[in-house]
This record gives sequence, C-alpha cells and structure tokens, in this order.
Amino acid sequence: MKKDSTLPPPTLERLARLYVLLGKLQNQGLQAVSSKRLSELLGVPDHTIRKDLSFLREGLGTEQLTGKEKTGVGKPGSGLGRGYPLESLRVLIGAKLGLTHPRTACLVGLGNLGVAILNRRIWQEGVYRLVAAFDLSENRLELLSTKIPLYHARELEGVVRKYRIEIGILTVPPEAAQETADRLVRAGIRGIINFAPVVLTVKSNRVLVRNVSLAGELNILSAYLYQQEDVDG
Amino acid sequence: MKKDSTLPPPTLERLARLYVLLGKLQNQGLQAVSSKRLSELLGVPDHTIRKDLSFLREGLGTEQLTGKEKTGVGKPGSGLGRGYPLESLRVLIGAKLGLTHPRTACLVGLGNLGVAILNRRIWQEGVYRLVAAFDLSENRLELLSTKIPLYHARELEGVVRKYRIEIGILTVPPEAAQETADRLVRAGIRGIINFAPVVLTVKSNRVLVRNVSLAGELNILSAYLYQQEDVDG
DNA sequence: TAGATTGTTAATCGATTAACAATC
DNA sequence: TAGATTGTTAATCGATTAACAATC
Repeated sequence: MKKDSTLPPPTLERLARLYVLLGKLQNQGLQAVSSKRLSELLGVPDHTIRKDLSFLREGLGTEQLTGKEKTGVGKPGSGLGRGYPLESLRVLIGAKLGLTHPRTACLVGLGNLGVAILNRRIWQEGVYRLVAAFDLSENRLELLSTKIPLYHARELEGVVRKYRIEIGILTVPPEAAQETADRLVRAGIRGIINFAPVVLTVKSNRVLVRNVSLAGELNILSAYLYQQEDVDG
Repeated sequence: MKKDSTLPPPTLERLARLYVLLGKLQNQGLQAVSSKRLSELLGVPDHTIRKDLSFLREGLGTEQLTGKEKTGVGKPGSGLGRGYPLESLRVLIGAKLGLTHPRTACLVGLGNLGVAILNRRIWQEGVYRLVAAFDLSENRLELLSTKIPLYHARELEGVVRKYRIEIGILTVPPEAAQETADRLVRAGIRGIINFAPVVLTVKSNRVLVRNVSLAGELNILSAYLYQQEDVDG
C-alpha cells in the first residue's frame, strides 16, 4: 500500500456519503450526474463537490488517468447529456476510500435495534460481511431466523479473534456498552460503531469509534432550530 | 428572542454532545470536571473545549455573569478540587443551545428500529416529548404496549398539525422514506432525523434534516481504517 | 456551434492550536 | 502558598468559496 495523500476529514466523509448516493442513482438506471444535481441531492454546494472529486486524481498515479484526461466527463450517456459517468466515478471513489475489498463486521446485542440492523439489506450487497452476531439470551438466539451466524456473548473474544473481525457494531443496553466495547478492543477490533446511548471511552488510539446518538441528534437539531428562531424573530 | 451571536457549527455540535456527557457525569454523582478530563472522555483537545465554552458568555448578557466573573470555576466541590461545576455548566450550555423548553417529536414507523426508539429512556426525561408514533399496520398498533399515543399512518398530517410537532423521527422502510418525509414537511415539521437507509431530498430550506446512516458510518470507518493501513504500511 | 459543465488556482473565510496571563 | 486550571488573544492551519479557463 502506498501512502498516498491523506484526505481532509470533511472531504472523506462527504465522499463516503456520495458513494452511497451514487449507488442509489445507479439503481435508478441513471448513467451520469452533474455536480449541480449532486449538490441538490446532498445539500452540499456544487463547487465543494467538484473540489472533493479533484482529490481523486492524486495518488491514483497514472495507471487510471493519464495526462490531461478527465475523471470521465462528457460521455453523453443519459438524457442529461453531460456530467460524471456514475459507474466509473463510483469505482474511483471506492478505490480512494478503500471500499474495494470487503470488511468484516460483527453485531453485539440482539434487541429490537440489533435485529433491525441484522435484517438490513447492506449485508447482502457484499461490501460488508456480517460474520457474527452476539446476544446474552440463549432463548433469543434460538428464536431468530437468519443466515448470519449467531453466538452467545461469552464467545465474543474468541470469535472476533478467530475471524479477525474489524468492525464491531454495538447495540447493547446502555449499562453493558462500555464493558462490551472494552472486550471488543481487547479482542483486537479496529473500529466500533456505537448505537448505545452512552459516551464510550476507548483508551487505545488504534481503535476508531463512531457514536450514533439519538440524544445528540435531537440536541443538535434543537440547537439549529433555536438559532433559526432567533433569526426569524 | 434576541439574535445573539450564532455558534460555529462544529462548536454547536460539540456542545450538544458535551451537554449529554455532563448529564451522565452528574448521574455518577460528580460535582466538577476539568477540561482535561472532558478532553479524555470526548476525544477532543482540552483547549478546544475551553474555546467552545468561551462562546457561552457571549450574548448571555450581564444577567447571569457580571463583569469579570468566571463561567463558574473553582468552587471546590468534588474531590478534584477544581474544574467546571457540572450543574451550572450544563445549565449554561442548555440555555445557549435552547434546550431549556421541551420540544415535541413524533416517530414514524414501528418496525424493530421504531420500537427500539419508542422504548428509549430519553422520552421519560422530559426534555423531548414524544407525542405520537405512527404505523401502517393496525395489528402492530394494537399489539404494542406503551404510554405513547399510537396512530395509524393515515392520520400523520392531522396529528402533526394538531400538536404542532416540531421534530419527526423516520424509521420506515427505505421505499416509504421519501414519501413520508414529504408528508411531514407538508404538515409543517421543522426537523427530521432520518434513520431509513435512504438519502432524503427535502426542498424546503426551512426544514433541517439529519441523516443517520449505517452504510455511511461503515464507509467512513472503512476509509479511516484504510488510511491507517496506508500509514502503518 | 453554443451552452453547459468540469477541474483547478487563488482568495477568503473560519476553525483549531498554541501560549500565557489571570485566577483559584 | 504552589500547582492546577481556566479564559482569551494571537498565530497557524485548513477548508470553503469564487472565479474562470479548458473541455465537451
């Protein structure tokens, strides 16, 4: 792996969302999109999108794009006439973000939230492999019908190590969240997506944590609304 | 409402998370925290926290903090000896973010994900009032036992208007998400938290949308991991 | 072609960091 | 007190925006 230019975090996150969007648009049968259209769909200015996309060339070397070649503009394609070809743009972003080879994930906690995630279509698409799901309740494990392998929570460390699971998705009750996270870290997990309503503390700086917090989202929304109220009077 | 200084978005979002954290720490019986400790817990540098907190004074006028008074440092309190007094800091942030008066919310879609959210403790805390939940299935509505008023989805617009619901939480299947969002907007909702795996398009710029996307989080995490791999070799 | 759209450079804007005097 | 910690100013750093020539 060459150490090609590291992306600015805001760009990285926008590209990750764009990647998802492009997939959706492809499914709708479109062939090309303009930065203007993407702008409307993502709520991000069009020049910001173009700027973000300009990072795709760097580090890619000359294998894909030689000389003054464009990222792939102007192939007529769709009714739009011009714009970025969906397919190749998506591939480029995927390559830049390292979304080309599948990652392994596990799910811890099979309450309502866990089951909702267990049933998501994303696991059928092949980019992420959900190779294990855990719960404390033997009963629950038996009742669930799914193709994903289910384990008792006591097997957590063993299974994570055995399959070298990279990403852990936490959907346990708040009381159990911190301890579960610690166990995942000890077992060598590399990233955690935390859906439990807790602020996790992870010592190791090798482990990335993304907190998904309903309370946080509600507060952020309220604060923006409040600012709107101030301005509107 | 006076139009006091608008917060920089990153500051606003960090303060919103900090607000949640302070509540947790209070529940643990603590009385004070230093910016250093908060830094560890939030993964944000301590000077950034202090800087963020410095915005709390502005616009608050002289009612609360007169002259050279501090935000509230140094009251001995806990074993720590020094730091920010939890209680008053939390109140200040709440006031600045407009978290003092309760907001009304509704939940649309009572599948596994919806039910998980329905049962969250946050609705008991009084800051947010979940005044309605909707689903298409009469059967489902009858089976659920909860104190939250349940309605058939056809009553969406009416109920949202009647109770002037401000925030809509979307937990419907992906196919239904866009249409449901449109209906919420038409009924006068002011903000949407979208848990459905769809990129929503909302025309009205009076309506704020927060997308919570598992796929997005997975991609962001993968991309960061990929960058780590590049650096580590 | 003419109009639309990209890709990139340069200028602006805003956020983070460093540093330190003031305070407890 | 002495050590710790805040609060704020100034300097740096990085991201966004504007603008436009190049391209289709």
